[in-house]
Amino acid sequence: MSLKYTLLGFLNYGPMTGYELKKHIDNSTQFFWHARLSQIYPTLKRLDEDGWTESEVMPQKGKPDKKFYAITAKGRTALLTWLNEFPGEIAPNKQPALLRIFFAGELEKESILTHLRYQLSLRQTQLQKYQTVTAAYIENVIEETGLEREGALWELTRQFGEEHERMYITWLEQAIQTIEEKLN
Amino acid sequence: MSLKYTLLGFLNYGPMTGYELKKHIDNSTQFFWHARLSQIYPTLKRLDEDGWTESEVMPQKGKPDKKFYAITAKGRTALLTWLNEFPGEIAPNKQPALLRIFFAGELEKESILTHLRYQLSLRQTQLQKYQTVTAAYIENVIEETGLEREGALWELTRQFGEEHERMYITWLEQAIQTIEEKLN
DNA sequence: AATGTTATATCAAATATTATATATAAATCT
DNA sequence: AGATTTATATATAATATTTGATATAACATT
Repeated sequence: MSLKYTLLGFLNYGPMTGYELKKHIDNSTQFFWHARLSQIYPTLKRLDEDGWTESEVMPQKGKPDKKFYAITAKGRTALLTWLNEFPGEIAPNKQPALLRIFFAGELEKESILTHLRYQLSLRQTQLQKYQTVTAAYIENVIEETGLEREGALWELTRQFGEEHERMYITWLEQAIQTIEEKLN
Repeated sequence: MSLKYTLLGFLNYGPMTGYELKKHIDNSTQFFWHARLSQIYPTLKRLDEDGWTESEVMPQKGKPDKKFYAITAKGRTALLTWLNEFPGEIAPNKQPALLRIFFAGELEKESILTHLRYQLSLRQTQLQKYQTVTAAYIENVIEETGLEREGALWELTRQFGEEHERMYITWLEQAIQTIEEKLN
């Protein structure tokens, strides 16, 4: 599974705690790879066991101690190996929203339309987010870290998100029209 | 989870075995909801336990007995309830291919390009499939079953697949160009 | 003053998913 | 004739993921 590599990927930029990793995920890879803290912490433990990371505890007062994870040479090799793999097939992908539409024959026309219009609003919100929050975040991190090369790639994935939402919106609009006109 | 509802959705068209359900999934919902037989069989068992289906064994010679599952009134209600739900948020979605690109900064330019070109070929193949095999399959089922209304919805999800691949291809082409021109 | 949020991590339980092995015989391909 | 695929289902183990509870104190908000 790829959570290990997601974490390694971030740790490759520098040592971090699980909590910080969660923040990074939420700000960037979230839309193509997300995870809860309750999954991140055990996975970090396994990274340590594999020798892909080494961790160091920093005592704190008032809060639980921080635990910084740092990538090892072995970890960097593992990351590289993964990056170089060619997945033989398109990864399957689950979209409950499409599933509902697929089986929506049991619903009345107006009900289907209400659902589609609601989906449309969700997607419009998401598009905005990619264009504002996500775009600003990436620019910011590039400025702060100077990772221009990496930043170009982050920006490409953000653009994917944007194009994905545009496509989704167009499709929903057409679907709404089709159903209004052709469904009984 | 939605596998229960996927199975219910198909069983709502008529009684079927797990094996047949798998075929239907592979031919239609696969790209937004897939499952292995090893997941389908236990899930069917749970549908029975929930009283959402009832099953009947049909003895066979030479092959394992068939077990037909039929949706119950209770099951139909559960399906309807699910269809009427409004998911408060966009379902998160995992795309290892984008994850690799996000972290590809460690690779050399040519290596990144090779990966993107490979992705492009996978997506082109997939687009073709939606346009030929999937389109033909849907038409066929509509003809055989006369489910015109349902068919219109199936066709919409197929079109989603098509548009999705088009978008993906365009994005990959642009990404390749950007990297060729701007990445060191 | 009371409540909520942020920061930080652990653990247990429940659910979902994948991988793999087993069984049998007809039908189809080489 | 021999090998593979198709049809059909079960079972076990291993992984992955989600949910929810627990702990503590600073800081922010109402």
